[in-house]
Amino acid sequence: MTTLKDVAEAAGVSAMTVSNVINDHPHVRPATRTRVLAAMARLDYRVNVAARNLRTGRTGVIGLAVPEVNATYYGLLATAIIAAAERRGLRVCIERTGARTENELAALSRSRNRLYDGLILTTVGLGTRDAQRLKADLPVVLLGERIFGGPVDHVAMPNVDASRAATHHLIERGCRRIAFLRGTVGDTPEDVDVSSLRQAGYRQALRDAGLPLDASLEQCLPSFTMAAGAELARTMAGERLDFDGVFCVTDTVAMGVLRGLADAGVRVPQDVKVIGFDNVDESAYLVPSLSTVAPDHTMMAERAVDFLVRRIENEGDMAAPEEFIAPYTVVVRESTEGR
Amino acid sequence: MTTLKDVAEAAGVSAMTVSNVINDHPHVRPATRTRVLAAMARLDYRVNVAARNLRTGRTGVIGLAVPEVNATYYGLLATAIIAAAERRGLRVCIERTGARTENELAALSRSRNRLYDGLILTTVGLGTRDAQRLKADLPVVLLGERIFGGPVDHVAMPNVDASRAATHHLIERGCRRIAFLRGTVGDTPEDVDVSSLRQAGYRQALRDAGLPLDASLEQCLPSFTMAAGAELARTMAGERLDFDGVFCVTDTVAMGVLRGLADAGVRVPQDVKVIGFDNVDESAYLVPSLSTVAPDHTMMAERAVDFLVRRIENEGDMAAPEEFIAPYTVVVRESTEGR
DNA sequence: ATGAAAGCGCTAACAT
DNA sequence: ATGTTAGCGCTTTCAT
Repeated sequence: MTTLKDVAEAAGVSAMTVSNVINDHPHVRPATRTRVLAAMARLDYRVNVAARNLRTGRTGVIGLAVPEVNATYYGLLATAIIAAAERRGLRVCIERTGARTENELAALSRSRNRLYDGLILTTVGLGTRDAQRLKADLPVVLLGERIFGGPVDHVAMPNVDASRAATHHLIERGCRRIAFLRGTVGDTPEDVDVSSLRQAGYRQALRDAGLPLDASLEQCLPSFTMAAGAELARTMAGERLDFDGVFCVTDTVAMGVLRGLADAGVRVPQDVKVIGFDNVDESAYLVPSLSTVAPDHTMMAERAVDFLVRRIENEGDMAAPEEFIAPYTVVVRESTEGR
Repeated sequence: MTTLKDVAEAAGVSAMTVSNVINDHPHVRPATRTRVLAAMARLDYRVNVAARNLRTGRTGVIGLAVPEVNATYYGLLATAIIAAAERRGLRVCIERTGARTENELAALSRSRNRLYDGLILTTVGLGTRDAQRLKADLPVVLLGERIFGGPVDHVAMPNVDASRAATHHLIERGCRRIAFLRGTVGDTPEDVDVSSLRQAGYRQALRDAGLPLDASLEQCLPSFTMAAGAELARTMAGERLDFDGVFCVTDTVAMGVLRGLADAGVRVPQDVKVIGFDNVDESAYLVPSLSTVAPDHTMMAERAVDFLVRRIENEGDMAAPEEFIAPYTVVVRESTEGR
């Protein structure tokens, strides 16, 4: 393995000069620089990031901890974050937490091992009561809906507004008995999550339209998976629950619902209209294609990386944590066609 | 930041003893161990991986470089690899290459920066002519179909056999004019890739059944995306190409094809039967659900990690590179129903 | 413009 | 069973 010292010897200079060349310091004579660069190329030299990090405390790598790596939504998000980080000269390492609180905390503390300059944490397990534990000694940006007003910068979706818009869209298209498929909703107001926030938007839209809230239309999923969506849709149809629209907490769930309704012989959009949330790539290609709410993922990623870079670069500066809520659009496709 | 030295002082022992406790060395008196562990907990100590790595050359982290992180197939694979690595006490960092040759090489050389103990590289850009460049000075396992007989351990899919089986399945179900949708196929025999290998299987099956090869039935995709699949399917239907079955190079392409055929008013499976390759999670939930070939991803992941761990642990040992081809099954669903 | 010295936090090798 | 010494590869500081 070639070290900086080897290069220095080969180029007939000191290690310091090589270091200065590598880090683009001024005050290196062009001739010297050329000689050093040649030696580096000849010896196929690569900096040892561990050694550099030991001195500088920087690795040029940020971590991205997500619940799942085979969930299409997180793939979408990760791609946007990688692109945003790349523009700022940073690498991204993705790690999986399995949506478990302990792993989310582990991701935090392991990142402190200084393999990362900062961490973007997508949390689904941690809640408001864990907010203080986010105060790690490395920069952290929170991506998600579980903790608001926490001690770190935070990027979130426009859950309530977008859900109201999605539900409103179904109402506009003539739906009167709209089901909402969601995860469990906590009892206390501090327990925020995608389900409770999107439920609030759903209820607002119904209220705004003068439609009654019907508890039987709010159905609970064991997980945000296609399997759970399909199963629940089949059950709802089998029990002859009267509904003409479905707002699903995520597109993945909606994909399952489309399948489940097909199994039950329910036609979409003629009998029941369906709308999801996320606008994952697949949604446009389903048959019928899936209407959905599209948060601006690119902007979310940009802001998350911006927040992180700012904290990384101004280490001491304890500016108050910021919050960013992304804009959204309603994407109308076949699953809510007709009226 | 708490260092090992701080812990040593707090516990009234030397740094070495703390190190021995951390690394579970024998010859530490239980009482001492307890005292050290208490000090570690009290001071909230974390090892500095960079420093440890600088000494030992190990990080406990392996890299996984994939073309895309929002491709459902790689998500599936990554999940399996993370699970396999976890069982062996290793962390996994996922990086995106964007399917570009230069980035795949960059992933290799960056990993040499010693952030990783080894790298699992899923290559689609590198070819046989680049095989020698894989001989990095860190352990590498190749996952993919582009290079066979290269200088490193290699895990691949049963492309030819599985494709023959998929095509055979369509024939069994009564198809006689079976289209094959694939990427570009190289001119020289060294240019292997998923398209050329799966094409070989497709042709074998037709030959075995005594069906003619028809060049017009082998169609080329600009990329392995839903968009490309949908577009091509619409074109084929629009040009009144006569076909009653489609074998798609991946499930993702097949998803697009299902959509494109629906756009063209072609019914699946009544008018045309469709089969894919990969068995991604979505395939079971499409309408119609997608028949496909399912390589054993779990086994692929296990072997890839096994290969890598073996190389990491026996650094000097230059055993000949091994190759592992995963087994597969044909999963029959609605898209090839009836006859 | 270049170099020498020191040390980041840790552990292998060798004492004791 | 525990401690001492030395050094991994790099950069910060200060000198020349």
